[in-house]
Amino acid sequence: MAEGSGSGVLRLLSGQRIVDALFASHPRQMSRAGIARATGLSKPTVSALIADMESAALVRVSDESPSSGSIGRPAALYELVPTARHSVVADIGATKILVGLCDLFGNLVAEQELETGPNAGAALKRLTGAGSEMLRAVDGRCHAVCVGVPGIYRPDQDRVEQAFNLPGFAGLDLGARLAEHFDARIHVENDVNLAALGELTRMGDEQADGDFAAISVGTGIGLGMVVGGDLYRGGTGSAGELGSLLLARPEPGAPPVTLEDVASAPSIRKRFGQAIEDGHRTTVDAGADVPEIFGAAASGDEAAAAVLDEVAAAMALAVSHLCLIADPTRIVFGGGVGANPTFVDAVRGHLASLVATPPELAASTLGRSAALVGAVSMSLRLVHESLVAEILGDQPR
Amino acid sequence: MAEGSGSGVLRLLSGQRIVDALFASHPRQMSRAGIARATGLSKPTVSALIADMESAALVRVSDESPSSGSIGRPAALYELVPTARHSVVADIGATKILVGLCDLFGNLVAEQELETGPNAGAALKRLTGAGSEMLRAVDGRCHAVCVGVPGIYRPDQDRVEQAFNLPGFAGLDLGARLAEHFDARIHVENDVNLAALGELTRMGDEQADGDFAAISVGTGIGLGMVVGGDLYRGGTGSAGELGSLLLARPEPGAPPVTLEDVASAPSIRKRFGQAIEDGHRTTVDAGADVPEIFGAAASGDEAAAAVLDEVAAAMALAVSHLCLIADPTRIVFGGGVGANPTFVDAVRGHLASLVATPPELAASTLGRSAALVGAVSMSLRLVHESLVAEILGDQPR
DNA sequence: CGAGATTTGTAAGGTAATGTTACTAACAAT
DNA sequence: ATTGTTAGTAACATTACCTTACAAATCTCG
Repeated sequence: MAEGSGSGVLRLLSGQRIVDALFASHPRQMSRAGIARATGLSKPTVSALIADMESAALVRVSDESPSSGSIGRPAALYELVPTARHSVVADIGATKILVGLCDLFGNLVAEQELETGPNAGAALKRLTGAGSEMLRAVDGRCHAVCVGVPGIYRPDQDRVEQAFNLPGFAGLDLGARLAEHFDARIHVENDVNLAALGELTRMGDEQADGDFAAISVGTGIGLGMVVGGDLYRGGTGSAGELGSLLLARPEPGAPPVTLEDVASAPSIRKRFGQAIEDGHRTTVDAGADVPEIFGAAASGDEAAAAVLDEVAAAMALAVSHLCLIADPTRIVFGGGVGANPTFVDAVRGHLASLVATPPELAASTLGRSAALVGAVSMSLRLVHESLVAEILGDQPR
Repeated sequence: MAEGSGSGVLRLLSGQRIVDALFASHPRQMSRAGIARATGLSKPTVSALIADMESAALVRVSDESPSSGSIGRPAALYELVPTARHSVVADIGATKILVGLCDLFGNLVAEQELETGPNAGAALKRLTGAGSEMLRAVDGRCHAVCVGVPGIYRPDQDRVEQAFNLPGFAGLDLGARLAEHFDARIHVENDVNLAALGELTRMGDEQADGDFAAISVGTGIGLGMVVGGDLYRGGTGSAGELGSLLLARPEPGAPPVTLEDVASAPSIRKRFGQAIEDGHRTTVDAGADVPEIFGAAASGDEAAAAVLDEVAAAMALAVSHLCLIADPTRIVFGGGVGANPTFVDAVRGHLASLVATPPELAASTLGRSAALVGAVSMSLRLVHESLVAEILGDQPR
C-alpha cells in the first residue's frame, strides 16, 4: 500500500540501465561482465537481473561463436530477443492505410496496404484486423500501438479533429477504439509529426543534437517539429498548421492569401495553367502534374520556372518565419511536392536572401513511408519506457 | 569507484520527495507524519532524513502554535529555512543593471539598481560587487547566480552574442567571469526568455498548463517561449528573433521590411511624424513619445490612431505566424510599447480576423522587473535541482 | 605439454536504505 | 480518570546493492 521508494525502485533503475546498455551496444550483444563495465553496476547485480530477464524471455544467450581470439575465459554473450515484444504501427492516409508490425528493434516484420474508403468504422476494422492477423502470424504479444492520422489529435479528449481529407474520422475517439482491440499502450499522433520523427531517425541519432523540423508539402502543407528529442505539439495540439500561414497582410475586402494557396500541389497546377494563359512560353501541357512542371523548370521551361520561382519564394518566406521563431538546425521537406530536389534547391536559393544563417535544407528520402517509420520510432519509445517495469515489476514481491 | 546504483541514489530520491513536498505545501510547513503521508515514505524514513536536513540547517521546527484544535498528539511542524540558500539575480539592460538577492523561496531580500555604462568590465565588477555585498549583509552562502542579458547567449561556448545595445559585452565569456566571483551554479540567459519565465510565474503555476509566449516590444522586439515548463531556445540558441520577421516578401531591389521597422518604439515615433506630414489631423506634438501617441489614439486622435492601426496590424500578422507555427495558449506583451493595454487591445482586434482561434493576449503587469522575476524563477529551478544532493550527498559515507 | 596470465562468472558476506510492526508520548473528549 | 486519536520512535525484517574472494575456462609462453 505504501508505495514507497524501497519496493523495487532501485531494481527498476538498474534494470533500465542494463536494457539501455544492450540497446545502445553494437551489435546488440554483451557479456554480463561487459554490461557491468558499461553500466557501473557490479557483476553480481547484473547477473541477478539478467537471470530474471532471461526467465522472462527478454534476453537470451547468443548462438554466436564464443568470441574466440581474445584471452581469458570466453564470455556468454547475451542479446535482447527481438520478438519479445511487437508493436502495431499504422499511417492512415486519405486514400490508403499503411499497417505494419515491428519487433523490439523496430524492424518491420510485416507490412500491408489497405484502402481507406469512405467509412471510418469499416476502415478501422480493417486496420485492427490486419494488425491482429500480423500479431497472430508471429504468435506475438502487442506492446504498443502507434497510429498516425492526417489531422489534429487531442490526447486529453481522445478526439480526432480537422481531418478534412478523412470522412468519418472527425470527432472519432480513436484511442478508445484501438484500445478495444489491443491490450497495449496506444498512441495516436498527427501524421506530419510522425513523419518528422521518421526523418529524424533516418538521419541517424547523432545528427539529432539540434532542433529539427519536417515540412510536408503535398495536397496540404504541414509542419512537424522535434525539440530536444521530443515532438512539439503546441498548447492545443495544433502547432505546425503551416498551410494556413499568411503570406502578406490581407487587404481589407480581399481574401487572405495563405501558403497553401500558393505552394500546395493543386495550387501549383492551377498556377501553371494560369502562367500559360498569361503568355509564358512552355513546352509542357497545361494540365501537367507537379513533377512534370518541376522537371520542366529544371530544364529551362519559362512558364514552369516562373511558377517554381513563385512557389519557392512563398515557401522560403514561411521558412524564414519558422527560422526566426523556432530556429531549427535542419529542415527536411517531404510529401509529393516537398521531396522534389528541384523544389528544395529553389527554396534554398530564396531563403539565403531572407535569413542571415539559414538552416540545412534537405529533401526527404523516406517517401510515402515517412510517417510509418516515425510510428515505429514512437512505438520504440513507448516500449523503452515501460518494458523493464513490466518485466521486473511482475516478479513475485 | 564503481558508481553503481546503490551508493545513496535511493536516499537522494527520497530526500527530493520530501523537499518537493515541503515546497508544494501551503503554508510550507508539515509534520513528519504528514510528509510520510504525502510522499508515501514510511515515518521512520522521513524522520531519519529530516534529522539530517535539520542538522544541515535546511529545515527547522516551526515556532507556530502547535496546531491546537485538532485531536491527538500535536505535531512538530517542520519548515524549510528560507535563508538556507541565497541566489544572486541580475538583469543587465542597455542603461541600467538590476541586481537582487533572493532566498530559498524566491523572495527578493535585497535589490539595487546600477548604471550599465560603456565599459563592460567595470559594469561586471559593479554587479559582482553589489551581489557579494548583499550576500555579506545576510551572512549567506550563494547557491545560484542567474543573469539576463539583452542578446543571444550560447551556453556551450560561454559567449554573449548580438548584444548590440551593450557595448563591450559582445563575445564576453560571462559565465566564466561570474564564476570567478561566485562559487555557485551560474546561469546566463537572454533577458526576454527570463521575462517570459517571470510572466509565467506571475500568472500562477496552475495556468501554466499550455505553452506560453512573451513578446517584448520596446527599442527592439523579442520573443520568449516556455514549452512544457521549460524555456525554448532553438537549435542555435537564437529562437525568438521576432524583430527580424519579414512582414511581406521583399520586392527585388527594395530593402526588406521587418517587424522592428514598424512596431519598435523608434519606428512608431518616426511613423507618427510621417503621418502628420502626410496630412493626418492631430492634437499631439509631432515629437511625442509612444505612450502619448497611444493615449491620443485611444481618445480619437486621427494621426495617432492611424499609426496604432498600422503597428498593431503588423504585430498581429507576426503573432498569427507564431500561432500557426508554435500554437501558444497565452501571449503576454511586455516592454515600453508592449505593456500598453491600448496596444494589446489593438493587436487583439486585428488578430481575430487572422486566426481562427486566437490565444489569450495580455499586457504585462511586471514592467521593468519582469526579467529579474524570471531570473529568480530560474534560480529556484537550479536550487531545486541540486539542493538535496548537496545536503545529503556530503554526509560521511 | 604444463604453468601462468587473463578474463568470466558465482558465492558469501557486509552495507545502506527502506518498510513493518509494535510501542510510547501527548493531547482532547467524555 | 479513562478512552481515543494522532505523532513519533525503536527494533526487526527485507530488499538490493557492493566488495572480496574464488572457481572456471581459455590463451600464451616457456
